[in-house]
Amino acid sequence: MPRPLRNSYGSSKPPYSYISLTAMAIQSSPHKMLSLSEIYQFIMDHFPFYRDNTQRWQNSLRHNLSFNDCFLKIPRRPDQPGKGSLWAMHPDCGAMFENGSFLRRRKRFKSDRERTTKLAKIITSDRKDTLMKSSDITPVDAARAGFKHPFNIENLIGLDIKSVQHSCQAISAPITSLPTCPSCVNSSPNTVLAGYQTNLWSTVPSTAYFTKSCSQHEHLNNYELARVGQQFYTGDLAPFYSTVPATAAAALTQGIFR
DNA sequence: AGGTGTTTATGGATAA
DNA sequence: TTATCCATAAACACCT
Repeated sequence: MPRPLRNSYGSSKPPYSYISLTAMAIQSSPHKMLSLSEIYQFIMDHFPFYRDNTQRWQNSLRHNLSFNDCFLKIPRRPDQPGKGSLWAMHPDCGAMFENGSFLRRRKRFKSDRERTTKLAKIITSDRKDTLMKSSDITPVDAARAGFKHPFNIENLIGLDIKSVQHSCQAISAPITSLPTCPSCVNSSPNTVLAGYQTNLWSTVPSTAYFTKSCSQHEHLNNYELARVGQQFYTGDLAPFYSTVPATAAAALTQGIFR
C-alpha cells in the first residue's frame, strides 16, 4: 500500500512514533547526530501537527530519548558549542524497523550492555587523537550512491518502499578500491583499512572482504567498514566521528552500486 | 527560570 | 489472553 505524501498529513497526527520521528531526524542530518532542539525543529518543520502543544510532545520525546537504548547520547567536543548533548542512533539498531518502515517497530531494541558500556567509555574518553574534525567529514553524494537508508525521511514520505528494496539489492560487484585509515589521511603512512563491509539493516545482503590492517593506529584495530545511509564509516565509533575521504568513498560506492 | 535528561507510573493499542 | 509497544504525565536532578 503506497505511503501517504508528506503534505497529506496536514495538521493531523502523522502515523509515526516519537522513536520513528527522532530516528528520521537523526538520520537525515549530515553527521547522523543532532541536539535535542534540532530534533524538535526537524519534527516541527516536517510535521505541522507538532507545531502545537510543544510542551506535551517534547516531554514525551525526551522520555523516549532517555528510555530507549536505540538512542546514544554523545558528548559535545570542545569545538561543538551548544546546549546539551548530541543524540545518535545506536549502531546496532539498524534492523529495528520492519523493511525500513517507521510505522511500527519490529521489536524493541535492547543494546548489548557490554558493547554499549565499551562504546560509552571510548566516546567519553580523550578522543582528540582518534577523531577527525567535523570539517573533515565529507558526505558522499546521495544520488551517486543510489541508496537511501531506511531511516531517511525520503524513504518514509512520498517514496514507495519497493524502490528502496530494489536499490538495496543492487550490491554485487567486488570491491576494488578501499579507503585509507582516517588517521592516516593527513599524515604519512596512508595505509589501507582492514575490515569487512557491514550492513546495518537486515534487508541488505552483506559482502565480506579483507585486506591488510593499519598498524599505525592501535586504537583503530579491528576496522569495520560500515555503511550508514549514503556515507561510509570505519571503526566502532565511525558513525559518530569519522568517515572515509569522499574520493575513496565515491570509488567504493561505484564498486558496490550499479 | 528554563532547557536538558532520567526515571517511574499509568493506561490504551496492537502483536503474538 | 498475555506480552509488548507506545503516549502521556509528572517528579526530580543538573546545568547555565
